[in-house]
Amino acid sequence: MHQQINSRQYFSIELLTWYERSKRDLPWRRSRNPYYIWVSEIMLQQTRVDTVIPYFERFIDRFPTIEALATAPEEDVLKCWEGLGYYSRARNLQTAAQQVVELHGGKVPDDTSAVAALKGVGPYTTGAIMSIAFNRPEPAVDGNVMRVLSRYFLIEEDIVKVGTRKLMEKLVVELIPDGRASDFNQALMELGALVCTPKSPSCLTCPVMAYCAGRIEGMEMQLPIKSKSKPPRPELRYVALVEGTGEHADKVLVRRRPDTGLLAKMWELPHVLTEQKNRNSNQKAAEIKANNKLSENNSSHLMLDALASPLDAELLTAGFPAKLQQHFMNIEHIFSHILWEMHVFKYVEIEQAEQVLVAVAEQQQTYDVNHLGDESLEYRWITQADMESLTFPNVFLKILNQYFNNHKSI
DNA sequence: CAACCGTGGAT
DNA sequence: TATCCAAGGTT
Repeated sequence: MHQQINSRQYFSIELLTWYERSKRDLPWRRSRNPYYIWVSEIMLQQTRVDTVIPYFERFIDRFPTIEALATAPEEDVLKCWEGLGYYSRARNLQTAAQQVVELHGGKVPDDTSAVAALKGVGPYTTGAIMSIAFNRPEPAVDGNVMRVLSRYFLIEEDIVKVGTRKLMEKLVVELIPDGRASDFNQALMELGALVCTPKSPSCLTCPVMAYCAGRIEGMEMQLPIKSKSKPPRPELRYVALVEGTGEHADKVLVRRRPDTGLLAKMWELPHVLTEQKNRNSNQKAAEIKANNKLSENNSSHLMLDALASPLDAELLTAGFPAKLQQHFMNIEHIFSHILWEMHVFKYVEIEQAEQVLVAVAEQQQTYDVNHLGDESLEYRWITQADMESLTFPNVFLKILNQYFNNHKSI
């Protein structure tokens, strides 16, 4: 009669009740097709729901089945992922689809070890697929879950540490009500996304506020404990927007990035990394000011050359001699760990290449060969229409669209 | 472990 | 403007 209310049972029951009432209508929740669940979970890695939705719809439309994805050209898959970021997810997903076709008859296996063995599927995604698609009582601990649990149970472990995630996984397994793994795991994440948010959580509308230890102790704003990450390192890069002439009229020179590393296999504008030691804000401001001034006055070719000459050398070395015309734009792009400060210069292709070949040798002596570009990269002249079949990272899309839509005729 | 791997929204 | 960080995984 006076049996003590179990804080854990209360949590699970109230959370499930709330979820039934409050869950969002999301495209991947309209079925239990394991393939749909899988695709959505890969896309949702480090990516917001609102961003994913249109990509998910397009992707399923374009690759309706695992078989279709497995047999599609890799470029098509990458193109479908254009703008979403973390592009290795797309290539891993297709590789995993091929795994599923070869090893599991084209169906996502209802087997934790087999799912965990798929490319691009880690501990979280394994649990998400097993629980959401197959209702197996596996933990799916992501950032939302760690935030919710760290607050409700007042866990002060650093959520960046792997051990903390494993601790939470054990806890989740104990919390999952019998036969309710799918809804419970989604409810946990849904609460983190809608109520128990990182900043200013909506505790007053939270279904489990009454026994939330973090809230009771007034610690909800301090939790979860998370060590800070390093700021991205700045890199100054000079970018060439080379306008074709003659048979390359109305075209721009692009190249494809190497098969591995940052933005692997994607297309880009030619560019070079420049040395920038001890660049303080004053130097930076002065340089930008100089560039802006030059863009208004094309007669100062000496200074333009001084600024962009490593880029001239890069183009020469690649076999595309071009004449610097004007400063085009500056743009800043932040990756997870790198900050690209890009100075874009417009060039015009020099048709009489023979006349310039002599200069190549001189240029190569002027600049350290090690700093010149990879000569094995594939270069191509493209029109704006060609962009539909090539995949560009967003930073270069912005520059190219600016050029083709606003400045091409200048 | 810690570094690498994109992008954009929110505050 | 600066910082965080979102349904993480791989090396």
